[in-house]
Amino acid sequence: MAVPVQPFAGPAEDAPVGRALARRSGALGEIGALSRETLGERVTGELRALLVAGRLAPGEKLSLRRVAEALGVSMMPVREAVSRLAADGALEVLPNRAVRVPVLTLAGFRELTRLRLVIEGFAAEEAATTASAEQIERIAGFEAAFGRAANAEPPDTAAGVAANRDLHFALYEAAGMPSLVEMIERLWLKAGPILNLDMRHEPGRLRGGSAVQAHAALLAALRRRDAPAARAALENDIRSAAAHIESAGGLAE
Amino acid sequence: MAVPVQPFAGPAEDAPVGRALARRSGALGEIGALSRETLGERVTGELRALLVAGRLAPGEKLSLRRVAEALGVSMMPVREAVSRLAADGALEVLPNRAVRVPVLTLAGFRELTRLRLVIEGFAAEEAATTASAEQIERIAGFEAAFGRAANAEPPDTAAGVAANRDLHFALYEAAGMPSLVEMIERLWLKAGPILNLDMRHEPGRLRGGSAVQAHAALLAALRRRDAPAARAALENDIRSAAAHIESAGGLAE
DNA sequence: CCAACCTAACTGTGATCACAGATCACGACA
DNA sequence: TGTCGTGATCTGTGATCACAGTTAGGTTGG
Repeated sequence: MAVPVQPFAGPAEDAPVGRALARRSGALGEIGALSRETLGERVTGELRALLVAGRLAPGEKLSLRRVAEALGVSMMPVREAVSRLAADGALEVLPNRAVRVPVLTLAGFRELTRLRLVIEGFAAEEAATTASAEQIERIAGFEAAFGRAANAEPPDTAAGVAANRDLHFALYEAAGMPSLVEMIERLWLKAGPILNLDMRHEPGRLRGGSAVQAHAALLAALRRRDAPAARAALENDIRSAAAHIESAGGLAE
Repeated sequence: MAVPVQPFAGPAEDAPVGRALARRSGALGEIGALSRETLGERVTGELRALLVAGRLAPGEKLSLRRVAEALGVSMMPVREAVSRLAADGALEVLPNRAVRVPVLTLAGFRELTRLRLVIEGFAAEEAATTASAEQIERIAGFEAAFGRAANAEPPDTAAGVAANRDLHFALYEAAGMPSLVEMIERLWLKAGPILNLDMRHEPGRLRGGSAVQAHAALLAALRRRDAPAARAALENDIRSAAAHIESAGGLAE
């Protein structure tokens, strides 16, 4: 199975720890709330990150005990994490009760793509009309980062994946609809493995080219507050990425 | 807390047990696969049913031990069920780590309604173009059942809720997109508590009236294969229900 | 009479153990 | 040589226990 995970690599505190608690007397105002993250939640986050980054290949089987050992925790938190991820389709429990990363069929991938067009397209429209100037600049920052990663020699795929994700979700969050962002996250979690597994193998040049173009059009539309154009640009981005994945093969059935 | 649940009331076998295994020699062709449902899955289904039926009020706190005792199982399967339901927002774990049914704010309800319009509207369009004649007749059957429940004296709210759910999901399944149905189920799970809690208190006449009308228009559109009309009818249904909920109050903040 | 404390019951979380089912490899029989 | 039975090993599932944190209720001190 080979889970390439250190026991909680990276800073465990991703939550805003130093959140200001308004005025307090003495030094009490300076201490932040302790991190009250459950072990199960940390394991969930760890597995989720591995999934969207494409580090876990579709069809790969997971063993609760192995994951638990790799992460240095008991089996219990892993069970909870797997339950959650299986609940929203990021993992899959076979009738044999074995746990694995779902393999996407061609039909399933196309369905997912259509849903992404509908939902993320709606989010783009919404964001175009409601985004603040700061939010648009934030998106522009990620677009620049993506361009740098794509045009580097050789292309920096890891940075590109990260910038692409940040850009898209900055856009979706600008729509101001938390449940919508949640839904899109679920879609990405399902599509993540093939999407980024592919980008990892590929130089990413092709995708980079059309993606850079689509991102530029998206940003221009946002600045013009042009909702239909924003939707069209995002749809182009999704469609070109999907076409590339399909042509690259790697989908079952 | 008062969980009004019998230990697994109703038939546990909702899965197609007698699925034919094609030709087999002797009597082996007649035996079906045994039901291999996990306790955790059964508890999940039980809680899910309580939620969509509005039997668990928003804000109500759940205790793992109490639920476990009420269902006659250990705490373990309940933990798994709550993990899953909390993962897709059907339940909520407070920072105190207490578990409760989420209370929907007015803003949250409106966001949910907008998402329903986008997603279920898309499903209706899709179903209008791809539904088979049998599927349309199936929907018609539920529409008739809904009409009977709504026009009965007094209105049979329980049957109405069930027929309404069956009708909608028969429509969504006719679109032939499993992930789409899954997404809509999640939306209903979130909106279910207020939606049906309200219908339980209310005679349901008002809602019944406009709903019957919308359902009839929907069915006519399906028979004409008129996708935009189907979408419009469904949107009317959702909008009128939402307006009724909002006017009835019961939403936080 | 009100506030503060303090205890007791209860909460979810995590670990550990027990168990049935699945999987795979090896070996025996046809 | 091919196939079936058999064993060990590993799987997820469920139960039980231990523990820290919260909450509610009663009591004490002001």
